[in-house]
Amino acid sequence: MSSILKIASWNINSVRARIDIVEKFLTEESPDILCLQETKVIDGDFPEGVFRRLGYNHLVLCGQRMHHGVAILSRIPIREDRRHDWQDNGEARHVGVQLDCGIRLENVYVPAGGDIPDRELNPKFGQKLDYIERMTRWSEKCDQPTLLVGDFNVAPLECDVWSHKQLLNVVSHTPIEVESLDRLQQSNEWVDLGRQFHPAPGRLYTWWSYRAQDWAKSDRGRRLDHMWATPDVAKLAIRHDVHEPCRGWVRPSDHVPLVTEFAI
Amino acid sequence: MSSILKIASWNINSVRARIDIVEKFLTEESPDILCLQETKVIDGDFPEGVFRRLGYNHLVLCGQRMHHGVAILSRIPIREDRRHDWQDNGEARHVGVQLDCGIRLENVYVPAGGDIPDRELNPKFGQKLDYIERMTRWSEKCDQPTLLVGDFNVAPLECDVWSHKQLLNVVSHTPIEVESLDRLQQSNEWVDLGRQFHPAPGRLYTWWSYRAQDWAKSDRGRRLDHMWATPDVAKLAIRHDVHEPCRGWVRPSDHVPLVTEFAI
DNA sequence: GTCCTGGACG
DNA sequence: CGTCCAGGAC
Repeated sequence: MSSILKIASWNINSVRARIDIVEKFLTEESPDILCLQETKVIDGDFPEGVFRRLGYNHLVLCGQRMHHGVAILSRIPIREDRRHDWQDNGEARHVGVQLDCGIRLENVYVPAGGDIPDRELNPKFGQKLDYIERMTRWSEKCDQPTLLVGDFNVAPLECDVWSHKQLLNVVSHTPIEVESLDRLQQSNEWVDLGRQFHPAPGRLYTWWSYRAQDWAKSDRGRRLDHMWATPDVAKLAIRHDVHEPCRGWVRPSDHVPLVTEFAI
Repeated sequence: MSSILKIASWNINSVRARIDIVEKFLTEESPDILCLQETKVIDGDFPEGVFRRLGYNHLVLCGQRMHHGVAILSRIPIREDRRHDWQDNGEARHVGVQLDCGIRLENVYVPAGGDIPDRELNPKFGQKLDYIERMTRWSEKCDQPTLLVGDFNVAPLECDVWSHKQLLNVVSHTPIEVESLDRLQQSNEWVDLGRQFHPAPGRLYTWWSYRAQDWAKSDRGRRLDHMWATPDVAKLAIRHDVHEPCRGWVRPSDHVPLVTEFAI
């Protein structure tokens, strides 16, 4: 006999500003585990009550003031594994936990990388590339069944953006970033669950800028958020969805949630 | 045959932040004219549409960036009379209009006066006193039926504050401010409508600090807002109320509206 | 407490 | 467009 494990990931762009739609999402979708990125809150101010009331009694918080911040909220037991600081600058961008079923869950928020895709002109771009390279060194040594989720801030495929041509020199879709992310993916045979369930060249976006007049009409989206699984874990996946309607909710995040179900 | 003229005054602490409760108040109370203080918006950004939709098609705006700002919104014709700048520093603190019934309506926002009740240590305190003295020079020459409303930032009577003793040295209730306001009142036989309809020593407050845990429970209020009428106009007043429940509305102003009805 | 602004970041 | 903060005012 097997059971279903449902895991969601969402760059929430401030968990406090978004608390109502997080509650709506959890109520409607009821994942066993929710991974958040960009919580933008120190652990002491995290709105724990809302999550506990909905049954998410296992909280692993990794926040900081102002920017970044990740968290894993779970209805099932999770054991904190570790927090990687791949930039070694104290930024709260990763937390990993161990599930009782033997799967490791890694939640990451890759740096956005600034506006200019040039290491010299824009140090943040170099830091982003360095971050992915250091993740790759870590990934090479991963030897357990693992699900790696989060905001990778890279849209690797042509069909991951609204216009491959117009975004070739825009941070998140430049060849140098895509190559870096490809090396990360190959370093541990990571299976891209998004494209396993919604194959290229199909349109698949997880982010739409706030700056668009009408995000749905112009549909200038990018697939910046991902769920990657080691092959053993990928085999268990039975469903994977991008919850696009969340982008149209009141006071939305610019990212939408990803959800995968596993038969374990 | 006579008709009723209903005039309201409210320090709104940002008309944009408070637009929902202003609409609620106008819908419930339906005054003919609403005088606002602390609109905190330049005229170009004033939310005119909401007022026009509710029938307030006569707008006299006197706003500035950031602070202060007054406005008169009316369902009946108003002719702008003048804007006094009693500090001569460009701050938007007064606007006066003429009504067809012969009454002049003067809407004023007296400076708060800073924290320390000392002309030397705190220049703002001196500016507040100077402001009231200059109003007094103006008031002495007023020779028309007039209603003077607004946030005077002074609670003159002992029963206008939650503790006369504890506020004797607190700006808004110091003897020097009260004496200055008394001189203003005596300069044109102004009738204090608040106390005409709700006589001392009865409790009457129009403002409760945001800083209180529970404004209603501690009830540390002050009567900072007033409606004063020349005797001819005061005789027409048939009702005057302080709308205390507005302080408990969602995202409230720290002041509540005053409403007077006149039989004209 | 709650507002405004202006800057950083996305 | 929208988050967070700091600083000033009340």
